[in-house]
Amino acid sequence: MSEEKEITIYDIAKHLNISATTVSRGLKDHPSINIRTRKKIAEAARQLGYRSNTFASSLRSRRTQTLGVIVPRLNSSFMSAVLAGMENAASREGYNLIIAQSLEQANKEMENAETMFNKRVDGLLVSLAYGTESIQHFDIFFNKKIPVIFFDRVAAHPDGANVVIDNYGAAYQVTRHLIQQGCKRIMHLGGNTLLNVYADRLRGYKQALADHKLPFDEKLVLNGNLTEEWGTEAAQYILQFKAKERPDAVFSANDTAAVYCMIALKAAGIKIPQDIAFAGFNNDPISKVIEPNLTTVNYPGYSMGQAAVTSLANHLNGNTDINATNTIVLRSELIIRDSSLKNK
Amino acid sequence: MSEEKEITIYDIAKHLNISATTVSRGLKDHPSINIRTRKKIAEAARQLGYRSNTFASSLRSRRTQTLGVIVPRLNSSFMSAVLAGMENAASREGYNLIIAQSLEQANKEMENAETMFNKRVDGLLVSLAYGTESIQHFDIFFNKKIPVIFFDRVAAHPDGANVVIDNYGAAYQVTRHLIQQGCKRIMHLGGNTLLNVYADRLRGYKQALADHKLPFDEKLVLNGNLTEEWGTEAAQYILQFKAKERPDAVFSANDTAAVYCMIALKAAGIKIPQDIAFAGFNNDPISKVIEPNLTTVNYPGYSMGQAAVTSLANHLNGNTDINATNTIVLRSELIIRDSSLKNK
DNA sequence: ATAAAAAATACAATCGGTTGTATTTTTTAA
DNA sequence: TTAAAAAATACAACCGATTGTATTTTTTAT
Repeated sequence: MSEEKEITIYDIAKHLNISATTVSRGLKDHPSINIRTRKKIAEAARQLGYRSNTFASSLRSRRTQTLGVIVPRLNSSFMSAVLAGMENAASREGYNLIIAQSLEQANKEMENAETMFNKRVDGLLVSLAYGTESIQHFDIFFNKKIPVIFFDRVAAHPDGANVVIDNYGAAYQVTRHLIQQGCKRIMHLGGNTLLNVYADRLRGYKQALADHKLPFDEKLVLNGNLTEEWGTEAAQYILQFKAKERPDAVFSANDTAAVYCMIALKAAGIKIPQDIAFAGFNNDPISKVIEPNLTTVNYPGYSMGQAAVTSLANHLNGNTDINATNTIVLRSELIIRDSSLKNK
Repeated sequence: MSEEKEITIYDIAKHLNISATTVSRGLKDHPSINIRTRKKIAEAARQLGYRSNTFASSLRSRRTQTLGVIVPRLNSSFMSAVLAGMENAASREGYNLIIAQSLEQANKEMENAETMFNKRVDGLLVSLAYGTESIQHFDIFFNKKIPVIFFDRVAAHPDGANVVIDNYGAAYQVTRHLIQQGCKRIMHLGGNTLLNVYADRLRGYKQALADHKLPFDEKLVLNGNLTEEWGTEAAQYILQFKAKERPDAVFSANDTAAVYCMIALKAAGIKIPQDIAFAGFNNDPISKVIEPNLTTVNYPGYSMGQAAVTSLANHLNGNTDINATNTIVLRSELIIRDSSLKNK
């Protein structure tokens, strides 16, 4: 239809024979503009095909209605659920999302942070990269009082809020469940313990053992990157044990490693759960497909994304002080499936 | 470290006793600025902690270095691969991504398009929603010569480019493969045929049947939303056939439906592939976990994302005319696994 | 009817770069 | 040595909305 020249508030002003100021305020429903005038302005704007110029607006008002998101990787079932939840909440709150991935590299994460900073995002949502050891690169945000929320993979910072699940508690529950099934030598497949998520899961595992008077054996903990290949390798590690010493259960810090470990063990003739019981973490779609179905922890990615954005938006709107709610812990739950049910 | 007042080009200008114009041009390596001056400017900028103000820049130059992405849903394995590829290419080309989901609703898609338009994205990447019947809401972009690229779920438009795979050809190959395995009554689980992807897959299926002198039977085509639940229901449909008429193969338009259909059939005592052979589409992670492993078509989501963004960026940089390359077809490949190997 | 208070509107500076054109400086050629 | 051409830099308007303050209009009270 129409095109050519862009309509500005000045065009509306001229059209109605009023000032640009009034138009500007009228369009935002400013109370000091007569309600009839506001109506006329809105009508004229519609007629003329006006659309607001975000830059001009942001340039002056210093707000962009944009949130930055930095994640290690976009392509995981968990992360895409998080993003879906974030997008949902952001759109409800009138924000847009700018998304970047660090690919697990600290320097990429720093670059991303800088870009987001220059784009003047109103707030930042971060799940930290594998390789990130310091979070100094977010100081530019803290210094400018731009709120930063860490989720999933978090770091402690006096000015940043965290959105997490109770990794410790969940891991404790999983381990206790395995113990209750009669398992005595429970192996743990873990991730990089520099990251809170994996450190906490390991802690929960250890504590559950201790509370049930089971010894902690270093040989029963294997840390790695939790990929398909690594899960397969972990199976080889398990098969090396002498019959007597072989673990009778595996608690993996994610479902991918658990599933590929199971596949390899099954191929080697191990019966699951009879010989070795299994439990994973995340409730990834593959956990419902593997046979036997994998016991796991439901990690509410969608809710986490929503919670993180909602909390950020509340803060930006001045509804809540971000320091008041420093940490949000979401409920996760143990999902028991056949892979861990020895007595059935 | 530093904070307080923002450094502008005027500060740099004053600092070096030159004009703001020179600073502006110098920062962009404009050829008409002496190279020594450029060095001095860059150095001063660094020292003073200057960061460019995107709005001021965009306001004048009318470019945002931002691309809009509208997808039906973020949380699918395929889409997250696409996004990862897009982000990768975008970051390489110096663009940011603004992402929104239509949740398969046409009106949400329209809203998103409008927001993107107001945010003045330099280009738009779209995979259409289920419910979208007209693509008029993108006319605002076409009118302003803002390039739009459709991917995966596309629509024909004289000014819009498409990035797709050869759905027809892939479906043809899958069907032919099943026929070559000796299957005679091949069922097709399909999606909404208003969408190119599903329409083309159905066409490929039909043509392969025709080319091999197999009759087309309407009762052997079931269209639905291809979810887990629907896949389970499809199994019930299949079980209703009389023994003689029961399909001996299933070609599903996605892996999710295929896998959940398989699970239900296996529970009912059907042997796969002996009784019924299976093939899916997408190469979803679950296809490698189900037993037997699912024959499928590898859908290169990551490459698709990269290709779409790269093509858009090239166009924006004036390297290529978008009308010159109207359609990009990516290579997909048939992955044969045990679920379809009857003779083994 | 008139002064004071409240409501509505307008003025004008501002945000921070960008860009067409003009001016100054340097280089080249005669 | 000087005029012409090329290179480098500066001027100043501009992009389009926002906002503190001033002005005008309307309402209220006396």
